[in-house]
Amino acid sequence: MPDETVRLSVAGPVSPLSADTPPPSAARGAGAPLLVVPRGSPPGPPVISAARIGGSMFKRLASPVALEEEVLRFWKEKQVFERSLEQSKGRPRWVFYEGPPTANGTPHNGHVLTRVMKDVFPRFKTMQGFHVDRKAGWDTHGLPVEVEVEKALGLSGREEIKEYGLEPFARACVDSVFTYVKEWEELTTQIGFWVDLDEAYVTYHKSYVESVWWALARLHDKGLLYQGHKVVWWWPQGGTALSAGEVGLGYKEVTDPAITVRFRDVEDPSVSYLAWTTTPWTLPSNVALAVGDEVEYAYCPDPSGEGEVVVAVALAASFGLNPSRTVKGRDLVGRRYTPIFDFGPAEGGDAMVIVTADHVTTSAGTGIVHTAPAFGEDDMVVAKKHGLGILQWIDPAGRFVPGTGALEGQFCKDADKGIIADLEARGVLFQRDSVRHDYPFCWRADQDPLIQYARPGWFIRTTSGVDQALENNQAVNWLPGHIKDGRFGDFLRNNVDWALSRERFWGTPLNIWVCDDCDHRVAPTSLQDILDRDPEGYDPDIDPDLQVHRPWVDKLSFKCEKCGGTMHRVPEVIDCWFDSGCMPFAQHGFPHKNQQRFAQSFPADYISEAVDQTRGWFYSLLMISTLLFDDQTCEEYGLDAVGFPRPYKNCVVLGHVTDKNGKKESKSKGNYTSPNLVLRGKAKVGVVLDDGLARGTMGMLKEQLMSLDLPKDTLIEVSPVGEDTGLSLSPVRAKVKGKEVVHLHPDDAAALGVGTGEKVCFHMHEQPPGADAFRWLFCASNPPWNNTRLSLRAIREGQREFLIRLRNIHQFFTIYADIAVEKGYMDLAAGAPRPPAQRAELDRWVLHQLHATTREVTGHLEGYRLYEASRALLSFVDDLSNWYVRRSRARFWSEDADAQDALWTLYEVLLQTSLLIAPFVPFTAEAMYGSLVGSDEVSVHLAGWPQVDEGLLDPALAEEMRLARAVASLGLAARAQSKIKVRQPLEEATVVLADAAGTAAIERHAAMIADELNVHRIVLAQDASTFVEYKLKPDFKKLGPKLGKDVKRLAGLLAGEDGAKVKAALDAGGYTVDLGDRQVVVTADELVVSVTPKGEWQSAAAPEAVVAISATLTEALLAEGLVRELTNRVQSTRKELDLGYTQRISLVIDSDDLVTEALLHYGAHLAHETLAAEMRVGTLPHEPGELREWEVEGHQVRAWILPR
RNA sequence: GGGCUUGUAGCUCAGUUGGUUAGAGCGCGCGCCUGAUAAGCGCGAGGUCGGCAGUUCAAAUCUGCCCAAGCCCA
Repeated sequence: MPDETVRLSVAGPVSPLSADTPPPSAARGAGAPLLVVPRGSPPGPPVISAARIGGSMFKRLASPVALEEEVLRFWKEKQVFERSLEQSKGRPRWVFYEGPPTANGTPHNGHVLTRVMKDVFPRFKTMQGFHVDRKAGWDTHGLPVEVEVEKALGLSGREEIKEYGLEPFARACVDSVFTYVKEWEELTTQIGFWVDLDEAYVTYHKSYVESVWWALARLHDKGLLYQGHKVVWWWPQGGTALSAGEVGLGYKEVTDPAITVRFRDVEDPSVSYLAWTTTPWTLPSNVALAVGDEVEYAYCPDPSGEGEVVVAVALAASFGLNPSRTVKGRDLVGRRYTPIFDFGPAEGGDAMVIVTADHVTTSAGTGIVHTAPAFGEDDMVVAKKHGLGILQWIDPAGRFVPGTGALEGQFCKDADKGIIADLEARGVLFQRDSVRHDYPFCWRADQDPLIQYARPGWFIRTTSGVDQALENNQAVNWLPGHIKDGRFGDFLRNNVDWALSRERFWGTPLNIWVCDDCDHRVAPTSLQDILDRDPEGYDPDIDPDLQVHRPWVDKLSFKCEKCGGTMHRVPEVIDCWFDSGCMPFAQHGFPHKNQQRFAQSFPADYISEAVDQTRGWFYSLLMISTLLFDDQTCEEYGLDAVGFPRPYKNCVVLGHVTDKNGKKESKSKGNYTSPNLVLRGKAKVGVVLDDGLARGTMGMLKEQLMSLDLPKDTLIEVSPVGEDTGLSLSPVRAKVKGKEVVHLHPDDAAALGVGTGEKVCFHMHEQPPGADAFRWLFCASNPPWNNTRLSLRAIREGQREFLIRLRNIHQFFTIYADIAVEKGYMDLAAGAPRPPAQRAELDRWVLHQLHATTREVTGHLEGYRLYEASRALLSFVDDLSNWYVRRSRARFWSEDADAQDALWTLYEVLLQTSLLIAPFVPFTAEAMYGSLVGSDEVSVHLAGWPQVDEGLLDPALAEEMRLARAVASLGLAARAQSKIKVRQPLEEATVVLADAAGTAAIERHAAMIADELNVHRIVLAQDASTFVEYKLKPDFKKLGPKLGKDVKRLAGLLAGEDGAKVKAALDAGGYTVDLGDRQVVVTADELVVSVTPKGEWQSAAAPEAVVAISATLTEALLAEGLVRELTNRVQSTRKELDLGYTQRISLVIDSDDLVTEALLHYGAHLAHETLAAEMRVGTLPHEPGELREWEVEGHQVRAWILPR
């Protein structure tokens, strides 16, 4: 690294590690960090550089966008992220895994949430002194990629892809996976997510694929891979399976036949079991009938006149049947029936038998379910469970295969009619009906129905690892906790074997090679492993990343080690969830390389994704690591046994981001707030010409307009993409169709040089909230596992109450600190003149709050409770602004020791606050920290996490202050009642406390309360009964268990008693109550005393106190109030004239006798407040100066002001 | 249809192992303050704690049933 001047001295210990973390030995070793910054913060002298930024000592904070751009530039130029990693080398690791997103779609607000969650905790842990690697990753395989490419190339279905050529297709997939990578990287940067994009792992890269191959080979060698059948939604015409998402796109309402047929019992042919189906073409492939174990079935006389039929009792009536006797479903199990079609025996197991199944219901049909495992997922589950065979008389093209008699060659759906006629002719048909229901069709060819169809495929025997997976799950710290035994635990308990293979092209090839001759199988773990077998067809010129994909890998073949035959790879690729589940080791290429890096980063301390990953990434990670990294494997690979949990210890499960009404965001509905709008106030939208619009307007959906949250009559600047200027248009409602589209008048569009289908950029005139405000919404608006309602309005609200308030406090500080530094009574290099113990109570109070908050925030972050941590910060900023700064304002004006204390206290508090907020709002924190430390060479993110200074905690003081604030609040309520404005001083406020224990506290803070209430005196009532009545209630928590239901009687008795009398008795030792059957003595601590005001006082009451205000206005008070009014006028004038904060003035006031008299008494106050170095009452001078004329409380006042 | 989760003020959330005026912030209304000023502050109104039943001296809190919403799965 280049040598740079170290301009800072060091304060405090360099290592910030908390007590429970062993301090790293190498913290100060070779390669000491270039940016040496203070660890922790006050107490201890802050670190000041000789140079200051800009004209003033303390740099002001820029507007959000400017500030964030500045900070981003700073991070980049000074390589702050890289240095944070460099600086922490050798320290204990805290491991984070990035769940790979796919970059072939644009990032949306949900991704902002996950990126924020993935950033806050790594930053926190880094500040705590851990080394936190943050390797990015991209998910690049799978059907969505293929679908995008098919769309782009205008292809449809497997055959067209093959015709197009697998090689160019695969290359097109590679090109497609990073379509939006620029948008992703921009968003990642702008939101402040620190992640190493340069070192990102990519799931299609050779090294990654080979790790996945290794994992599969291990599973294969353990005997956990097997071939079986999986039922998929199949598109016969296209010859391909469709994903759930695609199936969901193609549902249509159609009418299908619904028939009920007879299955005759083998032993007693007079008995028929009735089954119902809407897919008659599956009947030839029937292998079983399923009944419910506990369901009651009825034998009923067959209306045809012969024998009996069996249906569920609950459904007999719907067929007009009268039960003659009933049995339980389990009594029918094992009965055999005659097949209604007999084209051949079932393969691989039993058939034509009654079994039980969980999915049987009596809500429709007959309660006896026709089971054809080849054509139904539930059916397949039942078949596997009961060892049934399979009949599949339909080929992949959807036609009946040879050997099916008259049906041969017919398309399955077309065969229904003939089948029904045949069944009717043979007396098998019991009832014929039709049903109107939703049925899926291919979304690309909407005349083509989909069918459920069993395809041969490869499975992982996860069911054999379920017990370990469950145990593993128990060791994971899930947030929220219910995921463990709820959603995730349930999913594990209902585990079925993982259907691993996909009959597709762009995915990790399944690395199982089969001998053509002897069926010998091997699973090579790398390309080299294959090459070592001396394969044919290897082309060394192919890019290695492509070489490990179809079709190149399929060109390879090698000799069987057993029989000398030729071995080929099986044709399938694997489920891309398996890819991402391998990321803990595959991201490092383990075990082929980086064994050490893997060992150091397994398992992860922390991962976080949205709840939809429960069955996705969370599952694939946990299951793969459960199966793979048992003690034996660890030993074999020289790893320490990791045990459970693996591969993650803490998992924060996030909710979804919705619009402001809790509805899913949808670009076509318009209720979508683009991240760019929040971050930069810009958004790209498509254009549709609309001559129905007025010129100068822009048509948008109502939802779009609302999501912009514009003030009335706001214009939006619209420009061609990439330019900053264009037209100012007025947004109006229009019927807009399409995603992120607006309507423009053709003339306006022409002026912008765009046509339909092209894009424009619009710019908000208002300042956009920016990244920190965006982040803060996700931190502070609700716990992250609840859905977050996103809107510009919500973001701005959060920004106001936290970021803007904080910025104002900082701004306030800089005003006075600059003056103090300039005048030389604040010397940052010298440190605070007095330690906190010698400062005012208010200072000690705010320092207590600071350190109590530090403790709270630290604890919550360590427990991954982001929301609670954020609320603690919010509440502290409120205390700081609303009480400390407000109550201290006057102090900052002076130059005495107390003023210095105030400045120093605020400085120390702000400095530590900038550290505390750094993980949450890294930009604001950085700017504030830089401003306070006074250097553009330091980063808050390289500083240590603040320690709690136990010596500054003072819970007793905090409690006193709480009471004082409560009393002040009551006083203000009383004043409000009196309708006398606060600027008018009053004589006194009388305080009555319910509990005398607070007396000392109020006495100590009387001056502050008096000032807050603008009264001359606080009086603690001696004879309280003049003002209040005491009320007594049982302390239910204490007396409830003691008295049982008599507490209610006691409460009643106490309510009727004279409170003062009871109180006297209590003070004397105990109060005796007569409960009728017994007498009970209750003591003071078993009763709760409250006070209520008596009479017509201007007072306000809470249970713990009553405050009364004396509303009598004497002449003296009125005179004082008059001068306060004048002060107010003069100050406004100063501001109008834009006078400097320390600018002295000369002031002459001319008015009537009363005002003159008031000024004689209270003029000094006016002069002091307004910095009037010279003040006179009388005729105004004729010299040039500012002349003002006011009416003040009915008095005419003329004033002359001259800055000096 | 099944599973999980959530229902407390207009909104977002607190609510201690069950304890008697159910809290906070925002928003709203009224007012204040004015050298933090495209800021700041106070007061106030606003609640059948989703519904019903039960346990208990006492239920927002525990139990059961029901209703609604969200997510996942079918």
